[in-house]
Amino acid sequence: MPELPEVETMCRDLQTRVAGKTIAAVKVYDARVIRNASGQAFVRKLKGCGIVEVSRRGKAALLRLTSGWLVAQPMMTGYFHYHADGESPEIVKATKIRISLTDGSTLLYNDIRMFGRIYLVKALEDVSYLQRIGPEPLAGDFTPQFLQEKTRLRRVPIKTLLMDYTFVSGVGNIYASEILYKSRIHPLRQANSLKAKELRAVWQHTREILTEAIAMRGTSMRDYRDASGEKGEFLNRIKVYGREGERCGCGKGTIEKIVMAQRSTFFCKHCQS
DNA sequence: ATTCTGTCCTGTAGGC
DNA sequence: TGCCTACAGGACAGAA
Repeated sequence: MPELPEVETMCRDLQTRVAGKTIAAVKVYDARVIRNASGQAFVRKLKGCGIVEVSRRGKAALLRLTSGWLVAQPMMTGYFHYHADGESPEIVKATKIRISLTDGSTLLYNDIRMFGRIYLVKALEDVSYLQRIGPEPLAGDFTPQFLQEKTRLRRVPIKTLLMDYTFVSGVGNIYASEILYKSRIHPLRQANSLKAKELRAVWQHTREILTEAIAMRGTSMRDYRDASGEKGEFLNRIKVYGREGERCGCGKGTIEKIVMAQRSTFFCKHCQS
């Protein structure tokens, strides 16, 4: 699923393409993705709403409406695809919601695995994910000091902690491996064993990698495509994720795969300790 | 409080 | 070709 850079890419595209537009009609193909309303209520409430602004928090897209908010957590395979007026949007099996805008354009919410969640709320606090979420890694409150304080009592592996959105938001399975590779830290290291210098490296490379990935419009491993159906280009910069058995860039080690908390994890034993 | 495990779904790739 | 298993960008509930 999209991690922070992919959700950011989606939100920026939506901001450009649908902010300021008005919803003419809504069709729900599978109401299971709508978490706090029935399909009928969702359609009724959304129809006639204006989309004021699109922003992001963690891995959630926030659509500010003229009345309330539409919050979308794409999870593993969810995504909003945009089709301009005149392009005929292809309704596929993965299409769960179609939003028609008054200018003739269309927004499709596609989600193969249906882990994604769509909420229609009065206030953002009504979404539990947004109540529990930790700091934005690219914002000012995510600092080396923050990492030092928050890891002090945490014995979980640093990779598990990086992926915990209540600790820091937006880092998922691909970027966690990449961040630790670049930081030269073994993913199994207990968080509270990291020295200040190591935490500073984690801080720096979290920001660098996410920033670069946003600039490249994300990473396309399998399903992921942006709002226009294009792949993200950060895959070309991926050093370890999915590269089990390949020679590491250092020339000495081979990239290994282990499973941590049921998630594949990639690293180079020679580079990371 | 923190940590760990299983679960929610569907599609696809790879082995035999 | 077809069947079977493993695995996939996440978050949560419930248990230890």
